[in-house]
Amino acid sequence: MSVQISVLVQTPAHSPLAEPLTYQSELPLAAGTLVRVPLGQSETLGVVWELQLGAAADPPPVPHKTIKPITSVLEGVAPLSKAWRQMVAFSASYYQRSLGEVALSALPPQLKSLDATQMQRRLRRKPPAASASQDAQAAESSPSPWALPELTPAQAEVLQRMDHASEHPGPFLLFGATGSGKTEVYLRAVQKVLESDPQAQALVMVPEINLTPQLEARFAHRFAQLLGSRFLPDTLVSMHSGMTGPQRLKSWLAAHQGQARIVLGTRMAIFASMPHLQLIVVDEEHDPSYKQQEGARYSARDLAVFRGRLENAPVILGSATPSLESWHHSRAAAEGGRYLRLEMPDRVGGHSNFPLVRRVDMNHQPKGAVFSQPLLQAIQERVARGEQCMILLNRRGYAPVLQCSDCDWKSECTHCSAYRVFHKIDRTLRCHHCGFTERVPRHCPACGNPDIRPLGRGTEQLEEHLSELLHAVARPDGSPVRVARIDADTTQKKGTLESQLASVHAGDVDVLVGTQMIAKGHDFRGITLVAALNPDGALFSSDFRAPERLFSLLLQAAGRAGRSPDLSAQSEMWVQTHHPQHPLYAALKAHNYPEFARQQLAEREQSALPPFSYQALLRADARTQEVAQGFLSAARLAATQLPAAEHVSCFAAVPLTIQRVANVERAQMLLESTSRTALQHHLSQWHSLLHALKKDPAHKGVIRWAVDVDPLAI
DNA sequence: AGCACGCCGACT
DNA sequence: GTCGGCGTGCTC
Repeated sequence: MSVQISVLVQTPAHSPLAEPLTYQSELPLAAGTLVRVPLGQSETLGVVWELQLGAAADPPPVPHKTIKPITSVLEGVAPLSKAWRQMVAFSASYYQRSLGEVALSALPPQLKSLDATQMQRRLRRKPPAASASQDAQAAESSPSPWALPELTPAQAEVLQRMDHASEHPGPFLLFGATGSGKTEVYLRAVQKVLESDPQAQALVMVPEINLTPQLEARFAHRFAQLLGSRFLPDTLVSMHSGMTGPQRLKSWLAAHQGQARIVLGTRMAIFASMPHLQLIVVDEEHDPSYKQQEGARYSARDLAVFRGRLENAPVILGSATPSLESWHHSRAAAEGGRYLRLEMPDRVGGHSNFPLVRRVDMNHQPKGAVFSQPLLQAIQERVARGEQCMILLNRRGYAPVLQCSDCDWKSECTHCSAYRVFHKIDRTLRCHHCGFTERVPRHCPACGNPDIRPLGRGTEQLEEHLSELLHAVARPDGSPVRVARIDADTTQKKGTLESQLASVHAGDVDVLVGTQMIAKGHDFRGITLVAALNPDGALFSSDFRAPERLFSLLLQAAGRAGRSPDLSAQSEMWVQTHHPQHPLYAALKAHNYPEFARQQLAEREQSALPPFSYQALLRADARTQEVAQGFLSAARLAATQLPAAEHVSCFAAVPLTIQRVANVERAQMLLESTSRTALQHHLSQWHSLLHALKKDPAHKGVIRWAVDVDPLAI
């Protein structure tokens, strides 16, 4: 006597197999059980799913052919919890993807490739012995008295308010200035949860892989001290895409089986199976990296809020420049706010003096100047005093485009609607969108003119230029100035970022040039001057979130300066601009995020933009732009038939900013509604229509389409 | 998505 | 004569 069970397998969003598949099993299996099942010619991992209740409750969906039996059950791995399954179900439905795709991509890839016996072998491995932890040994063998760092009054108050928030268990928005000690608050909150329950688990998320090692070190250090011999190698685990398959499986199992008390990771960690989850921390919650940009385009921050509510676990969202969505949600409860805003305005150590923000009016500088005179002079003075400077320019390479001086040839990419960037270091032209790389031609490919020139400048040129400008300047010990550059080009090899950062810390570098990747999270003690050379672009961008990102970047960058107490008084943030009176810079100068947020939210409300409305994008990739837009227009027409159509506005299809990438034409269409529910209903009903449209011979050239719910860039 | 089957060019 | 290109089609 066998029973029929529903099983999720990895199926892409648009496969006709969007629903759970039916298999037979000798024994009934609990929902959440991991199984191996035959699928087509091969075998794959599946997750047992509950039979849908409600409408079609009676028989399971009748498959057309014979129902195959499952191959095996992954013995020894407990079924995934109901809360986990609910989160997967919510994600799939909210972000318009199949259950199978979401569930299976939320599991470590290695789990799919191990068969039952391999799994058994892995599980039989001895759990690590109690003495295996070096940190714990160190803590025990040297019982030197240590004390937790003393909390600032602001930290103490924040923690106390979280404790007494049983009447407001909703998410907390920890609005803390850079250097105000948010990490210490996270550490204490985690500590409290772990101490209150010997099984409790906490999830701590950071936006980027780069930021995990330092946070991991800090958590390991603290909890090795606190837990002593109870701190095992599996007590603290990481989860991010930079880990190898076996590492990820190991971390996942530790979390799933409950040995891991703290899980630290990037956005993917939101799907970690944690049976005793009792706290979620989302650090730098405003960071766009929390939004997945392919597959199921989920926001790990938004899912964290959902998961916290589901599992009754408090959620802490921390940032010095919160997303305007979170800021809006944390308005007073009387005005409809659902998050509790907790503020830590001052830097640790009592010195609340933030770097002085200086705006240089570039209208009064020679046209086309890279460095204004006063900025250059300030850099020279600091270097001569032995202090460090950091220069931000968000363009890598030597020059963004090469141009022929005779004809109008420019270094366009043949596969994309973009220019290829000149990299002087290896004399190549590289497309930053599709990767197409060629040697720089000796002559203009169009007219043969040997005089082709770089136009504009990137970090590579800046590094070169600055070395020349500072040539005559000596450091206090008489040695020459050292300029270094950190960007995606210099950090390609694993570990190079760390070693480059280390040389900055060691004081081997006087002036650091780089893209925004140096503005995040790194604590450079000796830097007293940070400069943004040309940030104006974001002020008048067509992307309504550009100012938000700029403000965040500049404030974070400013936070890099003056971290060392003895240098903080003279630290400065320079902004070269043609619009010195712009309110964004005024708010920056005043270090006044709330004022900036007020301005922005007023504008957003005026234009009915998020968070005052909800958006989704329909994207289409095709061989030609006409086909892509044709598909979208047909989709738009089809949508007008839907019942929720009157509550959802649908804009015309437009090409993406970079219209063509790797010979694929891209277009998109924006949907907007003041009701999230209406938009959701609309999207889910639209889905099957889109499916049918794609099959229509009229839209033959369409390569793929995808829905992006709550898109970050439009 | 995998992984088949299925028809046309350069190799042992 | 095979190996193999990726163009449609199916998977409980």
